[in-house]
Amino acid sequence: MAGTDRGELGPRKQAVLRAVVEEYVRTGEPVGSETVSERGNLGVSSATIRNEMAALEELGYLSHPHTSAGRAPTDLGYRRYVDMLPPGRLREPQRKTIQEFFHETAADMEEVLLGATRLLSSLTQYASLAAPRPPAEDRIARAELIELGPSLLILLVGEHGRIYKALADRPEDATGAAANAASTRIASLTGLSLTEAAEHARALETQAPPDQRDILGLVAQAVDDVRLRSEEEHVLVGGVGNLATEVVTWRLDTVRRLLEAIERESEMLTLLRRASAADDLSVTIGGEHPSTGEWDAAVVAAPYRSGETPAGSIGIVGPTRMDYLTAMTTVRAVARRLSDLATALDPPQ
Amino acid sequence: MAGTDRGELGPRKQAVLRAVVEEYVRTGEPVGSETVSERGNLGVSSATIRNEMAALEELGYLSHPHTSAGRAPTDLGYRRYVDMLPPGRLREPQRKTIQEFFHETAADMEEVLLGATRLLSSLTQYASLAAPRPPAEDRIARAELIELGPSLLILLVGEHGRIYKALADRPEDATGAAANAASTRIASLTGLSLTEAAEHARALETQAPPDQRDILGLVAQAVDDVRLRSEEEHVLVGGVGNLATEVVTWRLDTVRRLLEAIERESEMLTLLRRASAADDLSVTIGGEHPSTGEWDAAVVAAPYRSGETPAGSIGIVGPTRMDYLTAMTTVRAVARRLSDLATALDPPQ
DNA sequence: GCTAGCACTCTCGGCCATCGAGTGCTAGAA
DNA sequence: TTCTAGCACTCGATGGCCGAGAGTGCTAGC
Repeated sequence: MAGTDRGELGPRKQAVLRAVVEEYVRTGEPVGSETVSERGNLGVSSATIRNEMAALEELGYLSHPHTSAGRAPTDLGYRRYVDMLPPGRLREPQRKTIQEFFHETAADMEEVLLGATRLLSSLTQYASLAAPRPPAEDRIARAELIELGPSLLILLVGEHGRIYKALADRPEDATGAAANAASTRIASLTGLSLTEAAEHARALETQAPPDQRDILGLVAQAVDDVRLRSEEEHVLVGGVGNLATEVVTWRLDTVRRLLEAIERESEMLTLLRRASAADDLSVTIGGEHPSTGEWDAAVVAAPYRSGETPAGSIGIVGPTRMDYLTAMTTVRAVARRLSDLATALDPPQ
Repeated sequence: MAGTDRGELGPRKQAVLRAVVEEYVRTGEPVGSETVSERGNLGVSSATIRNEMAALEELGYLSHPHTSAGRAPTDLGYRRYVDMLPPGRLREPQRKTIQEFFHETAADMEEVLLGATRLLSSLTQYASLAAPRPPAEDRIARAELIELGPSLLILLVGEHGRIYKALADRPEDATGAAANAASTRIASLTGLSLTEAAEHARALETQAPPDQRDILGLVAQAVDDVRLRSEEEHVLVGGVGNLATEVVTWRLDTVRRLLEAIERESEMLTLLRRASAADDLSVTIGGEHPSTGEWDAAVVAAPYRSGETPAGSIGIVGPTRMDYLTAMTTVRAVARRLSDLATALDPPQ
């Protein structure tokens, strides 16, 4: 008699939990047994539902603001709900919007990614985030040293067209000739990953003739800076306005903390990267992670791949009271299209 | 007996207006005549203040939520207040923070600018915006065509190290040789402004031998895209979290619209560019501009210059109920330091 | 021209009664 | 057993009422 669920929940309890979550998400008001028995299409009376709801509360899936109120899902309840959710189908208009977006899209992945966050946020009405490929894995396709007036520009081009740059003051003794020679030397960074390049640049510095040592030291420093900096930065964001809507029942203070975290980027990166570990979708709900707990937020993220190798991730942030089905379906669809694109764009091996 | 003001306000009316604004900004509560006579250091009784306040209301500088409440400044009142404000002095700790920031700062202006927005927002507790030099005025220091797998990267480097790039699919017939030749040709874009470069690239296309025409067409297209795109984009933002604080009495909906406008960037750019027209500071308060009116917001912005030529602008957005004195002083100080830096960084003419 | 005094207005907070949604429990039906 | 009908009970929300207090505008007098 174990039923078809995973875990220990009977099928009717599942149905009740599902009804409560969906109704609560729709209205934002605690849900009563009457409502569930009416809308839930279970053939039982409200009294029976009451018993089930009491049991679900006991199990930690529902909570009670006060005696005479209905029930709302807990974070654990949402989790349970999400885990038992069958994969949804995208609605036609949304499918179309996504298709159109990817149809007219350009060749620059980073640009596409930014557009994709806006697409996602307008489709879901939540804020959207994306993390491009981790720069540490990027290979250098071109390395140059450019003289700009009193400065030197160290310019690295990743194999997918991403640019890494650093400006530095030109050392006193960096004559045109030395700069030229150094420029030739750093061409040897081509083909290396950023991490390898940082090492190699240090090696170049120590092996260089004295008149180029200063300048190559600068380069080494710059490559290292670039590597560190771009490791932390670069979360693309869209639709943050959606964090401040009536639908969201957040306190002003919560919105503030969330906006600040988005600006800091690193926390968001952590949450997005969880998706890369996951096969498909990763859903983080409220207290399941310190960050989301602090914001009463949920993050739905998915990785996208180039061929088989993970290339980045994209997702949304919204309140724990979120339309998970739509969110998951939409994020999944967009991530899938991004994978297609990334695969097509990648140099054939 | 005209007094020392500009316009028609008597000196005591000025003092009353000033006291009301400052008290209202401090507390957020409508200010009563009693309070003004106590804190305003005018040697007159509250009854006299009442008369003055009634007159100021008549003139449109103050407003009355209801009979038994005190008074709050109108947008016009703030404007008046700002116009009669003597230039303030920066407090020592803030002066120091600014100095430290500019002391340890790097050579990359764009990076500095982003840092400066964070600095400004943490000093003022409002959100901060900056617009770098308009790309139309940037001159190309280097133009390159780089082959990346199946794509072509068109890369332009501005004279101050700013990067403009566009990725395109490589045309079928773009052989390595043709690409190389084209690459040599586009080197002739060096020294031109983006606008001129767009024209010149078109000219190159028509004059090119047939085997390079496709590829140069792409380049022309790319340069044009880059010019248009970077014209609109690129407002740097810091401290948006400050838009959602208790201090700000905005409705959620207002915060939303403001965040959306920040994401769109163009409106913000318009507001920031007003500063470039102004000599020193530009203050836009509420209804004075459609955008700020819609958000109940005020924008305080200042241009910064390289030598004598305007290079960009920086400023803050906050509620109309803003500490204008501190805001103006701080923005002015940061803009001045930016000017120094931009001037020092610029290639000597 | 300023001020003291005063009547008047209007919001805000507290209090209370009422209402109603929703519960938990029990007894009886299937 | 398992479900349901019925019912007493709880507790927040709503709305009316009242008094307190802040602030005004006006007037008469210095």
